[in-house]
Amino acid sequence: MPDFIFNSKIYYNPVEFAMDRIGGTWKMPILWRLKDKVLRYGEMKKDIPHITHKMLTSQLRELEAEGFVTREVFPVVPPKVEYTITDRGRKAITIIDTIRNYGLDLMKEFGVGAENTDKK
Amino acid sequence: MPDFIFNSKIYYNPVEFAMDRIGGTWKMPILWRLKDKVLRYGEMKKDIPHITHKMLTSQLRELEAEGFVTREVFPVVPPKVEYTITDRGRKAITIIDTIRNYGLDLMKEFGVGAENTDKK
DNA sequence: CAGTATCCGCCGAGATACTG
DNA sequence: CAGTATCTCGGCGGATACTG
Repeated sequence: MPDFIFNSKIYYNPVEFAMDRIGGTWKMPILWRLKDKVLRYGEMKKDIPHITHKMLTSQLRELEAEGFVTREVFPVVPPKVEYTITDRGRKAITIIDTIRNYGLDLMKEFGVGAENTDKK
Repeated sequence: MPDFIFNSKIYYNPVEFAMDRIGGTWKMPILWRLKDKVLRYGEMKKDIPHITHKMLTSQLRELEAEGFVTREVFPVVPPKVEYTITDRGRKAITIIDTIRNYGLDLMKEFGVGAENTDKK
């Protein structure tokens, strides 16, 4: 079986590789927001509940470094920075949508809903 | 999408929920192995490279507890235990397949050696 | 407004030892 | 053969403070 190395990290299968690119707590929520619109940093910050300043910045940096989003800085005062999804990012949206729908199915099966705040 | 709680843990979106069920380093490789055959513990251990005894056991316990696999113990000496995928597990296979193919695409884009991959 | 820089707790995961 | 029980470590992600 095909172990392989990317950026000094060893992977055991393609799923791991994919999840290292678009997984984690915040990358999918971020890409999801950008799927049909350009957003400024502050707009995303307001739009994504619970995300911290540090995580939003670091995750955007990684997504940019790996070509899922582009970052454009406008030299104005106060600063303005816009983030746009790329073609590669758009391909990810397809997968995110699949996983998201699967998650919704599972939630139904497990009897959890958005209104259900009961611990179980 | 509002927050919700399951098993005393808070989730921010359906993707997180799905990934908590079938994510992590080992659950998908395990389910993948069971997709078209019943396997004994030792067979899986041999079949999944790098997995440790502890992780295989604990991940199988979780998958069983959440209905993705069933566990059958045969009261013989030496012990024999068989694991079988359930309908819920089979549904997960669909998603795993999607993510896996996406991972292969990404690997190509990033120029990662993709000669051989997971098994069948 | 957008972005760094620290400090730190938690949890997934590996190594190892022991059991029926 | 299959399964527990500890100990340990690294890294993700949160809290907070400071900057142009």
